[in-house]
Amino acid sequence: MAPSAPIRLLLVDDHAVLRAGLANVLNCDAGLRVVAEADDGTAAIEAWREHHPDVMLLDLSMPGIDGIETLNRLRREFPAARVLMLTSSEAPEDVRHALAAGAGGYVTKSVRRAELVAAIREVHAGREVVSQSVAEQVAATQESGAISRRELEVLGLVRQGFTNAELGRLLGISERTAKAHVGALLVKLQAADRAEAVARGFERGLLKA
Amino acid sequence: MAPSAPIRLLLVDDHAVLRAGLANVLNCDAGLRVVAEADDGTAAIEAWREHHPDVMLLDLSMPGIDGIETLNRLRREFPAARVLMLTSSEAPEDVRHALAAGAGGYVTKSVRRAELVAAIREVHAGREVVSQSVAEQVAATQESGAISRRELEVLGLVRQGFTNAELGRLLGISERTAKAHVGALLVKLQAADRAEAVARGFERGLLKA
DNA sequence: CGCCGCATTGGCCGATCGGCCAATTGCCGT
DNA sequence: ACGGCAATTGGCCGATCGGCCAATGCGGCG
Repeated sequence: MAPSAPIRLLLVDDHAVLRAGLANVLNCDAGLRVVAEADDGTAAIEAWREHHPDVMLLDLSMPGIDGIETLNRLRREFPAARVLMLTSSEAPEDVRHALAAGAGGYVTKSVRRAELVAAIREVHAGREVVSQSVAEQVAATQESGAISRRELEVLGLVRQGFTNAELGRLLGISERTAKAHVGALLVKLQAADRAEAVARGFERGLLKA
Repeated sequence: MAPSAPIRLLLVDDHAVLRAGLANVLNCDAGLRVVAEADDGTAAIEAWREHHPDVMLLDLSMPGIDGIETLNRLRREFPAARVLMLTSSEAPEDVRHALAAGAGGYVTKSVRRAELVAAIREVHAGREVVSQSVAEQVAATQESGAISRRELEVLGLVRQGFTNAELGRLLGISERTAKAHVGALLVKLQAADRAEAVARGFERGLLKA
């Protein structure tokens, strides 16, 4: 069932060599056609405006605005845009954010060519695809409860070595409340103390290096 | 000064699409020739045995044995092997380990094609090359003192939420000593408490997600 | 052969942490 | 409109932490 017109693709990744390789590989498939590339979020949105591709392949880590923010802006302007995240991160939080921001799929860069092509077709058809291995991790972590915005804020400060009293001052709340937030973090992240909580934050993708 | 024989390259990276792209880009240069590829450390060493290339382009993050260990094993067998690290990590610790293990150079995947080619030529000629941006970070962190093996071990346990007393038990030392190690970590990592120490560990590449 | 850094241990103490109890306000979704 | 969850705050207490003092071997570098 060869389609009459190939799926038109926009590649977004800050690594030029990867884009080149990807374009090469994908163009070998008659059903796919790379029509544009971009190396950051701003360029990605401009390229979408100009070319109106069928699917965008989008990386998470980019200089300037990151993949999630790029996705948010794109979908504000083009709510129907189909985007497949193609990244090296397997962090559950990255996956959740991407899907929440309207990504049609999420695969890691270690996928084989055939899987990638299949994922592109799925996303183009409007179906959601997530790598098997990635999906498992997401399922494993979400059991333990979602981290609220405030808690994430607190975790970011705990990471910087602030005490509960300092947390309170910085957030304009009492030390008690700060303590409560830290306590909630320990439970949700299944950590014995703030040090382990920070480690879990990095493991889950809540914190970035 | 076109050389009579092109530099023969071995690409090692677990992302097939990146290898394909890299091979494509590099083969466009008449002075370079990709003679083999490998997707993990074991395959990399076998490929070196078989092809005896001039330079290996090696990624850090790989399934099974990682880039550093691959480099160690390769250089035990072929001490004169020239290896250029090509990775996405800018963590100072990764850079230090790679150079200590005998890498001839270290560049990130965001380098432009021309810089990459230049780096390959440098490494082939036996000169050490490190990306400007990466070199700065390495210089910035090594002032604060090197972390000893024992301290790194302790940091790994602190990350898991162990108390000083537990550290002592696990390491077969007294709680006092464990405390001393943690104290040394706080000073060297410029951290106010163990939570910040863990964060610094991730930032520097001492700890991996 | 000294010097230096690492690993080891001790005591003491105030600051901080994490866990226990319970309570009020406000927002979002049903 | 009602229920649930997030955010907020309080008191109390034992456990833990981090910083201060000082001391002993051991191994590598000059």
